[in-house]
Amino acid sequence: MHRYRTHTCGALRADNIGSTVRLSGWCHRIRDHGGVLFIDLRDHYGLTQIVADPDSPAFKTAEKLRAEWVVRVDGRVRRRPDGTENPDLPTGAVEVFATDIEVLGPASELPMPVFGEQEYPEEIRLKYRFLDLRRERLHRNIMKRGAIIDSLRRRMKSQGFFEFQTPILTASSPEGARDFLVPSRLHPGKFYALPQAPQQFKQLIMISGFDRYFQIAPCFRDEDARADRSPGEFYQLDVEMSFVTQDDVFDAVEPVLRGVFEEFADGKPVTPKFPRIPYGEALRSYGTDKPDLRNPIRMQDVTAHFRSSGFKVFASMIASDPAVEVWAIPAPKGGNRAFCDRMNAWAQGEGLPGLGYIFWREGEEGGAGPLAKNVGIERSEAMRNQLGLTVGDAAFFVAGRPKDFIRFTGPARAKIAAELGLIDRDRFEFCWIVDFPMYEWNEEEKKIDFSHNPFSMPNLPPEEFLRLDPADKEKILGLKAIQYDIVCNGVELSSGAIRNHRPEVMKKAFAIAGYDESVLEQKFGGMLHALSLGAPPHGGIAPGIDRIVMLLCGEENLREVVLFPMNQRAEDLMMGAPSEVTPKQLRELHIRLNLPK
RNA sequence: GGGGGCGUAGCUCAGUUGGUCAGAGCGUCGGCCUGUCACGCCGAAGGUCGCGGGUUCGAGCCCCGUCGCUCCCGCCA
Repeated sequence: MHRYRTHTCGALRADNIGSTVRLSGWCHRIRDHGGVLFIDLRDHYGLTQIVADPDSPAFKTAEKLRAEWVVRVDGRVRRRPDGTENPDLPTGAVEVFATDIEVLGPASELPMPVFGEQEYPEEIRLKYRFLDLRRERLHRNIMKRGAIIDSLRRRMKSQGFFEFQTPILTASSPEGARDFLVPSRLHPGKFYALPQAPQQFKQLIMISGFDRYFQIAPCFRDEDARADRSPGEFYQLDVEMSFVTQDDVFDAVEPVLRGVFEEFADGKPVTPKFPRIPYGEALRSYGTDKPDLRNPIRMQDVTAHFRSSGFKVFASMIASDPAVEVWAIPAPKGGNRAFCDRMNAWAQGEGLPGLGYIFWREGEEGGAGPLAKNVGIERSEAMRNQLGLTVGDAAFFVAGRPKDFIRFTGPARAKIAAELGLIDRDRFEFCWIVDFPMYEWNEEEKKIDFSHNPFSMPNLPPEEFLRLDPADKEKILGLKAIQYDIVCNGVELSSGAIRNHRPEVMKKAFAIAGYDESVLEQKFGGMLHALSLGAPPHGGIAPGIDRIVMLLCGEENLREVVLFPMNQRAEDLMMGAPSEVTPKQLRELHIRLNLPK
């Protein structure tokens, strides 16, 4: 007989009745009835009920056991008495009558229980992560994460992608997030940086002629955490392809994501064909570049209805500034004053002067509310028709320059839909966001900046781009990049682009953003050189693994799908990282500390 | 760096207008219990109400400061 077990705790069935078995595991739950005692023995595979009574030589040991002790149990499998089977357990038809119990690993009093669903403070959960990981939910999430990554790999490989490893110790890169630095012992005063993403490496892999790259890539960024952004490190399904257009990237990646979501979504519907929404349209319809398409509300421009209307506040704003627009947020089923007033109060809490509204009730043509009276029946009806609303519905209105109120309309749309219960949570709604602007105006520094990735190809023929006048601000700010995002349920899952593989276009692109050619040479010299020695057109994308797993596990926080996460202040409470190091270590690295007071 | 929320027993929380308000459930420990699976019953231990200061005859409660956790903004090409 094996030293520790003949079966796992999830294995025994009615077929095993009568056989002598050996199990090892944790004492999940102990129910001591005095004369008879039950132990739910748990391992990775499941639970098996162990029974002991005074006839058993193991009884005395069994009485001493406590929660989470690790034990080896020998016994005979027997059918549970009629009426005591547990249909909730795969092993629920049988139990093991213990003849011998050996304590393999006793446990002192637990800082948090494994059994039960009791919520525990994050700090304790992180410090005793191994206990938390024994709990069913986290254990299941982590296993699901592994299965998802397996599935991603399988799907990528079946499309001819090949997995490459890229360096972890590399060079600090300008632009982007703050780097994690690693001091060099051999080169006093110099530092490696951990890669924020293998961006340049994957492009170099294409330039090296490998054609289809992917990697489950660790990425490191020293930025502050969010619920959906781990501090420090996270993983991407990093992808790059040669000789491709945007459509080719979409055709390669969309089936992978759709497939993995369909596989792990537990039957929840997944968008069959991801719609493509231009960045500008996303802002106008949803108030954000990562719209939650489970929310059916789409905003509309209703400026024309308010121009020269009886609602003087909006009419005079429109008259005084051609940039002023009025947007409507339709609120189906929101047609009552209590709801409208509540939303108005919420808006004021958000720092807006207020949220004008019209709502439509039975037998009240032209709608109700102060705004309706002022614009009049005809305009009110025209708006109701444009918005496709009916009796029982409402619409909210914001006026001003879109760039000033846009950061408010996204949350307003989300709030209204949430309050009205318009969001079907049990589905995965994907879309591509395309046509991102190449540049944006930096108001503080009065200059043109890259809007996103400086390596993206501008969506303009090279000859035309090279002829651009850097002073032609309007044209430059109107330029699109061949850059795209994937958004699912309002979560930005990935970002990608067709890369700028033409050195002269790259130089021009950086020049427009105010970077001297010498700066470009200094910062991206290696890359520029590689592009000038025969670079294929190429592009790619990098879906965030942690966020995919989070969505598929139905979790709201990345820490629920990462094995050993850091807390929000980027500390590992279990390992005690970051930690101080010895003076000797510092000396070898030529580092002297200069700590804040 | 900034803002919001939270902080009462090991855990989850209640605590009214500032006046028996030091409480419940779970857990732990002890006792009883031969069919439970959130076992049950009886009992016990366990709290500087995050910390410091202030107002008051009196503070868990009000005020100021501070620390911790969390969510958000900044940041995240």
